[in-house]
Amino acid sequence: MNKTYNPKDFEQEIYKQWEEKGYFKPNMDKTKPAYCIMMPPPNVTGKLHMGHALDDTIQDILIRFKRMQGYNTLWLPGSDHASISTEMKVVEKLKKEGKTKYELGREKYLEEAWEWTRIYGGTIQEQQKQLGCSCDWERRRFTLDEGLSEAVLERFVKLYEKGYIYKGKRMINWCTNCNTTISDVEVEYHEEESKLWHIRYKIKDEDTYIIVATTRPETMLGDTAVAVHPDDERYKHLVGKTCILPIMNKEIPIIADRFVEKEFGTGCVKITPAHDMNDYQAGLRHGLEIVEVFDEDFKMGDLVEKYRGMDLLEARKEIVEDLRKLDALVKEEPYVHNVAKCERCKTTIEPKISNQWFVKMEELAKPAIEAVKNGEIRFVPKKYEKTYFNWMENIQDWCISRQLWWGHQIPAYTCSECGHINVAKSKPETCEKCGATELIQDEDTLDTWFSSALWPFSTLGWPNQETEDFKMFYPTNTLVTGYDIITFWVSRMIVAGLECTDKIPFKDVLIHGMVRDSQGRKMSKTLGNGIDPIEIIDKYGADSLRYSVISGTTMGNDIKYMPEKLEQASNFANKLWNATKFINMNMVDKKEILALHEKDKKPLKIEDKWIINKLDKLIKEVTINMENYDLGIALDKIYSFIWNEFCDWYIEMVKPRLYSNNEEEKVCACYVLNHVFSISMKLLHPFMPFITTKIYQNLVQYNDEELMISKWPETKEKFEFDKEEQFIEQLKKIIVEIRNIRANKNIHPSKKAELIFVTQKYENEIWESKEFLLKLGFGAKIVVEKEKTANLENSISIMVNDIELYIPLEGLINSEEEKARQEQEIKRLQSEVARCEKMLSNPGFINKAPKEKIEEEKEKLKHYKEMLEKLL
RNA sequence: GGUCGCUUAGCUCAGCUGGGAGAGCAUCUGCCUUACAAGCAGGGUGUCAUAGGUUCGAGCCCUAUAGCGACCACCA
Repeated sequence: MNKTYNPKDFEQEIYKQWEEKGYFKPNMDKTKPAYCIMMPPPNVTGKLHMGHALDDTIQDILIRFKRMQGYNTLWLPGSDHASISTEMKVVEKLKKEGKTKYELGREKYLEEAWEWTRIYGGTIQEQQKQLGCSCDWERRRFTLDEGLSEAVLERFVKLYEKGYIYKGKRMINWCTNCNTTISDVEVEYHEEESKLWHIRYKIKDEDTYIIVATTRPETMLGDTAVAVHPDDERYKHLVGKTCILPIMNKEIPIIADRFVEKEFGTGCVKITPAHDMNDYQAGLRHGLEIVEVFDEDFKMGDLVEKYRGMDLLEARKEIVEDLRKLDALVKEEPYVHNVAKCERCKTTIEPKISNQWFVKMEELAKPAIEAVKNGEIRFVPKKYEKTYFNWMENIQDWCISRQLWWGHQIPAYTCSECGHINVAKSKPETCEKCGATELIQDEDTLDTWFSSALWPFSTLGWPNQETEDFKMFYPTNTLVTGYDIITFWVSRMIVAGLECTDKIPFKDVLIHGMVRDSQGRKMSKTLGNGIDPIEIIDKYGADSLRYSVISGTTMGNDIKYMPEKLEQASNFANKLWNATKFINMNMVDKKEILALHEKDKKPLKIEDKWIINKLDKLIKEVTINMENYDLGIALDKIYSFIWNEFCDWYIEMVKPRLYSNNEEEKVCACYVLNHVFSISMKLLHPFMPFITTKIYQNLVQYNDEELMISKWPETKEKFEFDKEEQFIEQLKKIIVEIRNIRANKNIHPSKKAELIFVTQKYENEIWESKEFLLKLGFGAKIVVEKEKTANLENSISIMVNDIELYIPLEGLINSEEEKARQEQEIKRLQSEVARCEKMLSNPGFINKAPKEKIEEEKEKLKHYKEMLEKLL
């Protein structure tokens, strides 16, 4: 081991060893329970960001924990073809070369796209390796690979046959930049400042007007009605009449519909069924004509010659001007409203009526809702079930066709003769309806999420349900992902899992929050506030990065990322490093450790028993915490055990033994140091796999096992050394008190004093603790008395439960100060006694509180009273 | 508009099913004590957002209010 901690010296090397030894692969031992996590597939061209670092760290912790517990563990990695974002990048690249995808043609284009993914697709895997991810790379899958594509076809055809997939003309979201439909979840809304224009429509054959308010005057050319609320007294008399659409000079009806808000604007809405979701619905209800204002490219269509080919915003200006000229514009007021934007490229989304493929969701959602309701699938934390239900119970049909080429092409073949749509896994020879042979496959591809929805089982061989992997690992155990993706992905996997396999895809859904910058903002490229995990690994090491995203965090809550945490993490790593150095410096011959290990009766001293007892309790607590996914809590407990108990106390306590000539005591101290620290490394390993491995290799192991595949420490139900633990805890308090007093009085460490204990109970224990008491208590000599003697009157007194300590420090203490200190202590004890007595004299407490609690308080009262008595 | 969450030390956050307020960082004091100055020892700091309620007992449960945030829906 090098003198100083430098993660770069060993992290990569250790990862290579693990991989070469095949530790990432499941053991496929049928006698062991299986535990499987499917890694959420990152975009194939993606780079590791802090969100991945968090997500992957959590999964790696769980997998390593379960692996050590003896499970047959599989963590399966992979990547997603990410249709829209990859296509955008490839198109962009072609553009730079002066080409378009249409010029290239589908086949050539796809070659380009594959080439692109080959070049950029490996980055994230390499980065995940740097992070320490112990996933089985040999089982790595890609959503566009052969097996997964087969799964997609299988599912599409099945759903079609069952009637859950249909093609139809619906109003969908159209991104004018990506040139494709997108699903509802891919739309996000941004506030934008705009205007609300009030336009006057003349009532036919009357000299009155009706005024509508709109944010999109350019769509008015396609108005086919004006709607008011049926209960709106202001307009009741107009319902059924006809008004004249300005510019178009077209007669349109005035209708009544409940969707109109009386309070908004003028209470009258223009209805443009072709360009607005609500208007479309209203149009359907009232059988209105649909008039499209825009052409295919979202320029003005040919309704009015003057505007034809105009850009929409340009046309808006013109039309407003023309309305003004016609005296039809009543007013324009500033207005802030939400505008639909494409999640990928932030372009404004246009609602458009289009012939697309949809999945009918309502029926399919029912068993998926039930699986969570009945507890088969559990969300952690539970609050996210609400997000899930909220979404699932209001689910809309899912538009799955995309006007893209990169993806799974829809297996639908239209007959050129009769127009019948044949849906089949491969191109049929003939049309199933008319027998014609000329069939043309649908140009569109499927939404990326259609294939990711199958991820938990398509990766295991489905639709073949007889593969060894499928039988062993499905249903998987834990899905780890962020809350932002519950609707996109989690819900669709549950639906698909139940539909395709009749089983839930996973048992637990572990939801974590988003990693934000130190000011709480989302990390984004445009803000430039992103933190690159790879830079962190370069500077601090992967262990520190992992520590920093887990320590002090709670599942489901956002993490404001504080780079300061990395300092804490690497300080901790450094502490571990130095503790190892210390142990090794003092280590006896390995044979002696092994020999002692074999012995049933070990010559453990009281402080050994104390630390072993604490360790056993730690093992139990940490195991429970990890099983409950309380990773932050588990890590912080391990941290404080190692630093505050093991390093600060135990190492200091055993130093006298290590430096003594008593060989037996020295060997025993080394044994316990080695034992406790080795087990601490086991507990810490899932969180900080590299440094723990490095350290473990430098400690004495009984069977030369490798930490990563070693056994998780056994949890005990009963703790052997509770009494010893309790005693040492008291001594620790006494020592702290001694330090405290000496610090206050500025007594130099070299000035030693006699330590006179007065106790009837703990004489043996104090003698057993003699060596470290002298060292840590700045003692010159230890004396144990059964009764307090008169000559102790002028000493400093310290009292902790039933141990009294007197330190004669003549000349160094000011008797008045000491008196004041004692009086303060008396006051404190009196108020404690009063508190206990008040509690115990409360009949409500005595009658209703649990017995243990009452006993506890009685015990405390007894102690305080005794101490108080002695002081007085 | 609907849903959910957050508000605890100067900062970032823990606090399990109600039973004496915690960590890290920062700050102050004293220490180069042969693992570690990236360290050791000691200290200070809180009306647990506000107001009610339930309870023997509330940071934790209930109700309302305020501020902040997220998600869903979208109203022209």
